[in-house]
Amino acid sequence: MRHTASQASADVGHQTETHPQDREPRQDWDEDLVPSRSGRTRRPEPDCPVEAALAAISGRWTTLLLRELMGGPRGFTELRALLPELSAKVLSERLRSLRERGLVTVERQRGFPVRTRYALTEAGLALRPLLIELYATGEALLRLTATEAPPGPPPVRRPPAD
Amino acid sequence: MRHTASQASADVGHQTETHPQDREPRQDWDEDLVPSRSGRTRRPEPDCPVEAALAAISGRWTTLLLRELMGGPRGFTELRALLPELSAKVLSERLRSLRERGLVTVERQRGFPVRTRYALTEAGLALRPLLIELYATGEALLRLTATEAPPGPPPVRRPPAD
DNA sequence: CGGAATCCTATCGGATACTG
DNA sequence: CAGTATCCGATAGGATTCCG
Repeated sequence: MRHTASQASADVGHQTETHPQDREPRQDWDEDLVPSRSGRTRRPEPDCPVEAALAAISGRWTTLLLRELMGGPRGFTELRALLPELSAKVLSERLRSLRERGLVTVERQRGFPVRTRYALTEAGLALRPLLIELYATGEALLRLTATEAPPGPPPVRRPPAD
Repeated sequence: MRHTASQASADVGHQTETHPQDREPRQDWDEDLVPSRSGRTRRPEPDCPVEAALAAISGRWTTLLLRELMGGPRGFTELRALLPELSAKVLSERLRSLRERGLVTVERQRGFPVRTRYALTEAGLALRPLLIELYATGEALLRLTATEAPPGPPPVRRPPAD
């Protein structure tokens, strides 16, 4: 990373000077944030990498399901046991969606009883760093936005004036 | 990271032996994936860090909006110009949601015409690594799942037998 | 300029029941 | 065991209109 927190609004709360003419002429795309052309879009296009990643983890339960699959192949009922409040319908939908996206494969052992194993593909495993980053970012958010407290100074207790 | 791709199902396609009793007794939680207790949940709870991060970027247009705000404070109409297909209603909703989550602040210059500037807070800036990871992961996905081609061997062109 | 209010439709996801 | 089928309430989000 190159220019990490350049125009960071760390001093939010009241403006410092607010010169109305300090706007720079929009030099270029942020190479950190948007390294390739496919990300320089003005709307949610499916070929934008960010949208592709979002689509992969979209839907309730999906990240939890992926977390379980990261531990190795799992059967249908096994997944139901690991996520007891996830209904069979939604689990089925999620697994099919992940299959259609090439993130999960399934192999069925015929015989009795029918045994199925869902496993992540290489593409599915590629989601691991994203899950880790989601976790890390989420922890940072929970810390930074705990009780709305602004970072640094001790949290002035605002009176319940509602 | 410690045991990166241990039980990775890279050889999917046909089972190797499939002993029905090879299930390990579920040793522990993956410390890479779920480092703290708040992530060891069996359902989408809002205090799970992953859910917190997902909530922050949830909703159509949100990541694009965050991308624009990463470039510095922006006004309402300015954002509309940057994302022309985003309706005023949804933009307003997104900005309010981000404000309520403590990710964005707004300052209004009263006078004429009314000027408003939306800026990321420190918590909002904390989303930057996540956006970058979303981009990187998305690029990996688009590469790995391009035309469903399995990685490694050259893509045998399947005849159009439909 | 910077929004809020309304309306309307499509999709999501939970509950339940049924099948191979 | 491993799903699918059906119903149904709740949002999401786009279009349009109105307001300070």
